[in-house]
Amino acid sequence: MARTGRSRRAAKPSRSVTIRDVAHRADVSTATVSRTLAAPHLVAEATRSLVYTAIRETGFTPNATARSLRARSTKMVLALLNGIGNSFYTSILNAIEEVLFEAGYGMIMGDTRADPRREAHYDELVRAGQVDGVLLFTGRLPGADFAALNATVPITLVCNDIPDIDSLPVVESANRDAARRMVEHLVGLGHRRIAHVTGPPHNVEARERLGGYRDALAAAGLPIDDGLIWEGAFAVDAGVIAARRFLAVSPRPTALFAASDDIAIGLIKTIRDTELSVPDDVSIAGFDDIDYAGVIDPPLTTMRQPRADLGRLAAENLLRRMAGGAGKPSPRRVRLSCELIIRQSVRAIAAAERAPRTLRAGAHRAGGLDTGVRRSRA
Amino acid sequence: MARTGRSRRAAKPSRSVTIRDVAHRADVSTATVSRTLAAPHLVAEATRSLVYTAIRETGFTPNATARSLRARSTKMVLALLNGIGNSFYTSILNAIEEVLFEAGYGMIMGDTRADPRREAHYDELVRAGQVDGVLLFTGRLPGADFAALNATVPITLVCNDIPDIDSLPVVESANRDAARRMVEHLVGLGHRRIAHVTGPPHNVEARERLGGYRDALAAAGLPIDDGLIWEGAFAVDAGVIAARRFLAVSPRPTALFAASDDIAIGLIKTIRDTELSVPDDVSIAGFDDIDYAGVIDPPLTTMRQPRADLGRLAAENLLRRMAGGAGKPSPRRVRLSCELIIRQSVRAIAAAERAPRTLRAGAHRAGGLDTGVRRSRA
DNA sequence: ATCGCCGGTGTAAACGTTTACATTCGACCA
DNA sequence: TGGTCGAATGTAAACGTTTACACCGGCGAT
Repeated sequence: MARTGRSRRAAKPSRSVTIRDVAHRADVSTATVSRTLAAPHLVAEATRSLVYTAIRETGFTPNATARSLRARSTKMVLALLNGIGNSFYTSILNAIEEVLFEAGYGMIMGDTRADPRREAHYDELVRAGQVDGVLLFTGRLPGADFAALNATVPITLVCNDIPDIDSLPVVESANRDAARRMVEHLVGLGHRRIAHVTGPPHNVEARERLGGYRDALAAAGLPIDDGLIWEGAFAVDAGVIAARRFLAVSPRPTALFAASDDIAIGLIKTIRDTELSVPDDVSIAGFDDIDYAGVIDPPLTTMRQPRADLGRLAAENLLRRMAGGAGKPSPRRVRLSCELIIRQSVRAIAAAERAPRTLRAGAHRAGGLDTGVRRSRA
Repeated sequence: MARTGRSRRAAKPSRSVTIRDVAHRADVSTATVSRTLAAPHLVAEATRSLVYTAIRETGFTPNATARSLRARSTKMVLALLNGIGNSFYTSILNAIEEVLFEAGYGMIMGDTRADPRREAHYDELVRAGQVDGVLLFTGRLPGADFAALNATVPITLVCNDIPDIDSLPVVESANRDAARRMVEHLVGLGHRRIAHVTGPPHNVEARERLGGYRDALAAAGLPIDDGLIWEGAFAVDAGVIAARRFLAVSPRPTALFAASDDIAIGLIKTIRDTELSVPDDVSIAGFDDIDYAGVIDPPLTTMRQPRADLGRLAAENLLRRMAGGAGKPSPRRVRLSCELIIRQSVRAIAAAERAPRTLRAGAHRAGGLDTGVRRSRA
């Protein structure tokens, strides 16, 4: 049923109801209405209820734009990502949203897609005062003088770092340490020839992971073969490309350490399209522990980043700085440690010589119930 | 290096540079500056370059809030979801962002999480004029008088429908038809006892899929057993719960049709934790074709929703209506058909009697190269 | 020479709030 | 009884744009 007989083409639906309409109806001044909303204790009981009725009757909602203009604050923060679809982000964003929402802030999500036009667009959006703060995941925001921007609007870096900028707070995983531990794990299982598929070459986090890989090899007294360090990116495609390289090289590594789960997925998928088996012929380790890491075939052994914590801490850091530096000063750099998640994509080399196969498999399955899959209420 | 000697506690960093500063510097009026930006052809060549220099020298960026207030338009649209992390959304959102960006609109993403407080929050955000349009994925926005809201700000429904509201445009998949075809596919492979795990009971799309399931069974002359219709939700957990039910029932269905890929993943994971095999002991079909559908074990046979198209059409629809009804009127309801993606989670029943195993498997693998995995550039 | 027109510019009024300051009025105290 | 204070309210000036309108020359047409 078309309940309103309104004419088509909605001829500028009159004018929206303003604070003046309410004031008029309640027979008070606009100041009183405003105060009733913002500081009720300053308004007499009787007047207050008069105003409330007028508000209800007119269906008034304060205009956010006008309010922002006058208050010089939009109560919005920008979360700037590279690839909304990247499943690594999701639980971080959830945690962030949670914290921001409780603090009365909204969140604008922007996706730069590594596209200069978009980067410029969001840069302008920030300069135009459309947000009170920025959470930056992208590792760069060209065209922006960060120092200048950060003087106007607080910026916090999440899970990425920007070289040559030392004035911005960072919340991230202990990438180097985590990568080292993963490679140590592989070495501990008897692997000696371990390749590494890196993230994007200029990404600081990716470089840290590469550093950890080197650390572990060095510590184990193994040679570091540059021919086994394959440049990639945080995407499934990069894994596909690296897999071709793996298939071509000889002798083949017995284990592949991927700088992200998406890379690992690309590796597994492509290698399995041949007659080779994962993990029987080659072990593959990921990084991140994305939601689907536990349900792919085989379930992925990986480093779990504490994503919820990363998000929460980043949001809290930003909130504190938007509030104006009161309270305890935030640390410049927060580094959280990761957790090794053992599933089935990694296997001990020469298993028969080291331990009974079944026993070992049983041990690996210990964490089996934890599928790593996103939980959500019905 | 702390390059600015600015005192700590950033004492309200002076005042931001306004159009007046620029006007003063270029020795023209604010109107001229504004015109230079918005309609350069109205300004004399010489004046124009004067203004440009002044803008460059001052580093002026027009304040978006003031602009919005005056122009009565924020150039922003709200995408309201239920669960940012839901991987079904990603490519839809990408397509939407693409279209909106080209049209000069920004996107605010809101996640209601089926939480009334959040729903109310976003409702208020819309009423407060913070956005020029809304793309609604959530199926409901309580506390809002949709008709009234839609009179102020255009709303377009994406991949969901709201009962009893007939005034809002909808862009969705042909759910009923797609579900019917999937079940026909199962029937065609010899399955006679097919269970269905539904989405949330009040979700219109989920109900349509249930309808398609019934249609197919009826058309095939098979009985519809309400004991094989299991209420679920669009989440992995729902699959886990349904799997327990599957394991308890007797005789067991030979095929399970899940209303979403996430459900199917929960089913597979749980069933495989027993001694049963998918697809040897039971076939499992999904719906959506999310990014990871091709890499889970086994790769999921599913109905691919044309997600990019859905997003694009929804955004275009909204854009058209925000522009003010000029041009061709939009259809009230767009329904796109889905594509059956055959992978390996579904197998013909009594395969030995119907065709040589290897041949059949080969046929299934035809689409194998298409992993359905998100591609992205490095 | 007068008129009209047009390109180029300035003046000032919006847009819808919040809030500093002024005002009013009664109560309380000296 | 005059003065002071505080509670309750109103007045009006911001916030930083855009834009309707007015204005001013100069130039072509009459």
